[in-house]
Amino acid sequence: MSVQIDALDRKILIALQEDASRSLEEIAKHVGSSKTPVWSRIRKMKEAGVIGQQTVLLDADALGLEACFFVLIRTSEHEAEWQNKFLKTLRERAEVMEAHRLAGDIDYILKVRVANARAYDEFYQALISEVRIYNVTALLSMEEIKSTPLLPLASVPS
Amino acid sequence: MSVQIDALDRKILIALQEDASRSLEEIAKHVGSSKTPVWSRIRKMKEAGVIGQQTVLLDADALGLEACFFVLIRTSEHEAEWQNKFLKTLRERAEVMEAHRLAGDIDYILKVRVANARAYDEFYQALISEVRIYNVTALLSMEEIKSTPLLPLASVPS
DNA sequence: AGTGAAACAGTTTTGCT
DNA sequence: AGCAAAACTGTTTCACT
Repeated sequence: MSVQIDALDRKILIALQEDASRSLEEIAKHVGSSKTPVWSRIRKMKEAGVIGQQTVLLDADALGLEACFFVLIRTSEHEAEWQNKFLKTLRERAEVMEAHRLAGDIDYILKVRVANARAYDEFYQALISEVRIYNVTALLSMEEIKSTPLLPLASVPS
Repeated sequence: MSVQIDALDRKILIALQEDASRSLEEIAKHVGSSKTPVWSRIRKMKEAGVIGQQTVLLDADALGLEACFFVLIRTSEHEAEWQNKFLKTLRERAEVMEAHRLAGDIDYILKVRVANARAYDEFYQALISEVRIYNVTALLSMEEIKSTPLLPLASVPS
């Protein structure tokens, strides 16, 4: 399952992340190789799951999703059943763009994208009605300084 | 600059977010239209900046980026010059995948992706040597429950 | 503004080195 | 493995409705 990624693979991944609409030929030239080897490496990395979904980044504000909250959650419950229900809810809710289980006294952090504060409150009410939560702090984003799905591949020496 | 997005546009955006590798014909069929209108709507939304970068999602763990931190920052400085330098640093650093200015007593939140705790510490040392920061709390992610750049478009009624 | 076809470009396969 | 050509699929443009 785990592929060994070499320097050329990494160059290809960097190029694809930057702009997945470029042609094979352009990418090959950019990474200093040619079509066939680049093509077979991309295919292998897709099969191995290193390369996942191909997508386009959209302008959230232009689409009316103008509010972004980071939600810090503490819970007193740690049974498997509670956790399964909680995780299922997070995965199902499209407003939840990030959800992480944390080390330390805060148990979970979420990033939630919604149209406005009212829509956040609806999400929040739905969440706490589904699972018992001990303490919630919502941090409202005033300004998105940066938001990118692009991994910092240049900083991995390997 | 701002385009009016109608129901068909939104369907196209949802389809593109889900899988930008599909052919125009597949997308047209999926949204109940045909090639030319879908093509011209996509072109217009690209020109308007509603549709941005086309990219591929990669597996961070497989690429050796195994650590993810959320960083809560309080600062005592609020002059323009300090802020410009701070924002510039965040935008330049590829490890910083999210950076938001917040309302409330925490001033900023960052999401930082790095290879390991040592790499995080290097980032942290570099950050505080460049700009004065009053208080920093780093939350370590133990488990990425969800992480998606896909906007919850279905939940915007407009 | 949508349809259908023509022209063009890119991807994917294959056989050769 | 890498290269070059062939076959195929998808994109982009255009004339017509």
